[in-house]
Formats: sequence, C-alpha cells, structure tokens
Amino acid sequence: MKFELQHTDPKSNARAGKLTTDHGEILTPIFMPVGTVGSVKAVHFHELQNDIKAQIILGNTYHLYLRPGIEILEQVGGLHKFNSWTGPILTDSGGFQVFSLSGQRKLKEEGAYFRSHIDGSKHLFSPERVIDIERSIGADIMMAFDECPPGDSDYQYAKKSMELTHRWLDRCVQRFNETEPKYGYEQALFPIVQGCTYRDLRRQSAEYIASKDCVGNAIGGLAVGEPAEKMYEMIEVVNEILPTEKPRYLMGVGTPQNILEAIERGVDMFDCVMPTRNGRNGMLFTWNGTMNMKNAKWANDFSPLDENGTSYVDKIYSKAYVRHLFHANEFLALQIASIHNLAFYLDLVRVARQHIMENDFSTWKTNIIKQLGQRI
RNA sequence: GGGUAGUUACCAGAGUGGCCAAAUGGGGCAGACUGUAACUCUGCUGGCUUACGCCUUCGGUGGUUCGAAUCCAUCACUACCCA
Repeated sequence: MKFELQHTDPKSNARAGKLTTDHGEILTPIFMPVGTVGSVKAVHFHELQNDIKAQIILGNTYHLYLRPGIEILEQVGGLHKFNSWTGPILTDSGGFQVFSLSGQRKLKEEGAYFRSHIDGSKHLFSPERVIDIERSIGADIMMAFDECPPGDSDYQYAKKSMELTHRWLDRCVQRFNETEPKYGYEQALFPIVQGCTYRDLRRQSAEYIASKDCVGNAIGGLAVGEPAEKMYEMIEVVNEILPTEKPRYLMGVGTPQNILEAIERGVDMFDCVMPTRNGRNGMLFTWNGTMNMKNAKWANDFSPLDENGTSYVDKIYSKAYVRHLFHANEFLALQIASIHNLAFYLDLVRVARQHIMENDFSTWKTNIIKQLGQRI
C-alpha cells in the first residue's frame, strides 16, 4: 500500500493525495461510508459504486466477530468475498465499542472484556485478538485496538487511557508483524492518536504513533462530546507532528463543516455514521444546509429532492414524495435518504479536492461553510 | 314498533363521585443523532401562560351533590338483535 501526496494548498494544510491498495485507488481527501456489519445500511453496492461513487467502505471488527463470526468469514475467504464489495475495506477495531458499549465492558491491561449486546455472552478483545480478527476479515486497512475515552474525561483519566492505548498499540504492531494476510493481498495497520482534549497528551500521543512508522495514521477520540473548536485545536496540534507524507484519518467525523475544517488542517480520510443514520431519521444534507424531511413544510413541495444533488434520487423524487415515504414508514425513504446523503458527502470531498488542486481551497471553504450550517 | 349496548380530546380507547385537562396506543408537530446496541430516541399535542396558575371540556338539556366524565331524568344520535 502506498500514499502519494499530489498537492498541498499553498494557503492552508489541505492536501490532495492518492492511496493505492490492492483493491483499488482512493483519491483523498475521502469520505468512507460506514458498513458496520458488512453492509452500508439501506444501500446496495450497485448504488454505492455507480451513484455514490464510494471508493472505500468500513466494517467493524466487534460487530462482525459477533455476527456472522470469524469462522464464516474465513470459510468464505474474507469480507470482500462475503459481501461482494470489490473496493478497499477498512475495519474499525472495536475501540469505539469500548466507548459506546461502556456499560457492558470492563477494561483491563490485557484487553477489554465485553458482554455481547446480542446475547449477553462474554468475550475478551485483546490487541492480539483484534489483529487476528482483522486478518480474518481481510480488511485492506486494519485499525489498532484503542480506548476511546469520553470527550469530557479529566486529565488523569485521559493520560492513563492514552498510555494504555500506546501499550496496546505495541502489542498490535507486534502481532501484525508476526502474522500474514490470509487472502493474498496486502493489509495495512493504522495506529490511533488519543489524548482527549489535552494538548500535551495529544502531542505525546502523536509522537508515539508517528514513531511506529505505519503506512497511515489515525486521530481518534474526537467528536465524542467536546466542543468543535477543541476538536479543531487538537487536529492542529496532532497534525504538526504526524508525518505529512502519510495519510491522516480522522475517525468518526463528522458534519460537512467538521470535514472541511479538518481538511483545511491536513486530514485526508473521514468516516461517520451521520449521513446514513441521520438520513434514516429523516435528515438530508445539502450544499444549502440540512433538511428534516419529516417536517410539514414539505407536504406539497413537489420540487426535486435536491436540485444540486449528484445522485439520481435527487432528480427523480420530489421532497413531498420523500416526506410521504417517511411518514408512511416506507423502506424506500431510508434508501433514498441514505443514497442522497452519501452521494452528497462524496461530492463534498470531491469538490474540496478539486479546490485544493486549484489552490483556492480556503476561500471556497469559508464561503461554503456558512451555507452548510443552515437549516432549510 | 320492541329490546340491548353505547356516545370521552384528531382517531381508537381507559376512566364509573373528589387524587381528572382526563391512562394507554395511534396519528400529528418539533427536536436530537459524529470510528452505528439506532427504520432509534426525546419533548409537545383543549385554551391563555416561561412557569405557578387560571379558564373551558367527556353527545344535548335539566337535575342530585360541598363536589359530576362518573349518579338521576329527558332528548338526540350510533351499532346490533327481534318484528
């Protein structure tokens, strides 16, 4: 796997690049749709490839391990074979589940003891185990196992947590180096910067992560309750240290505005459930702001869903019809909203890349970000 | 014509003397959602009010009572059964 930095904006840290994997190229900055259990919810791969033009999708180690289970994935020859997605796949390690399922897990030095949210059964996620599972899933990019502490964690806890993440990283790297890909194509390991909202911890973590000399690096533990300004500040601190010649992945972020701000600060890769989850809950993202499709005001608005949208659903369906589908609780509503939102997110980073190449990213961003924050 | 059951908020439907502006669903109106335990969750849904509170409601009218959605009388309407 290799990353080629193609262009850097002269007035900011925004960059355009190309990440090459055995399953295809990824032009950065990029947004990666989330497919937790091996499926981008409510979206067919046909649409994901042809209409949304996704270049890489996510899977989740914790969820895939519980169901369908590693045995099935190994039998079939990995997640690509199982779900038929032919492009690159990145797997999150389950570190986020350490955070989101905090009521059902216990952290120890050896790893995280989980209770399955499906049947309550007990499982240990150690760094070694997670790497093994990610090998079995066959992700092109495997994330290191980390702890994602809440955004309001105090300094003591943040420090302890970061140090645990670092020790876990050592074990992930060791296991990664001792094992081989199972399906004949290359897999990369990305370590994750932690440190909460504390500048010195973030610096320390970024230095530690950079010292591992992995193919790419990730920034975790952001957009978990802290103010957006803090998040931007932490990105700046971290990106001063993470090597410029390697891709930087900001995990779990975020709103269109968040993404543009992060691109400006030198981030290359993003993922977030927002376009799919919020879409299923009736929220549509557009260049002019967000729309709640359940609102009464769309009842007799027969204009196209999004005049500026790039996906076919934007042109053939009206706002009134999509509102109707949401009210009627039709599956099609979830599909249309998910396709639209993902297409918008991909369009957002595509246009951002274009402006980076044209050297006017910051000017463009400043203008566009106000529009994006509106509510239609 | 006779009998029986019923009439409660937008709908369905509890409530059968004070704890009732009235349970619970549904519908409606809004909000939330950031490495997905999420087609989920939260709030509001008689009027005025930020709130306290006040006012007007339980088919109509009249009564009993300190007090009525709840008891009585009567009228209207609905459903089913018998002729």
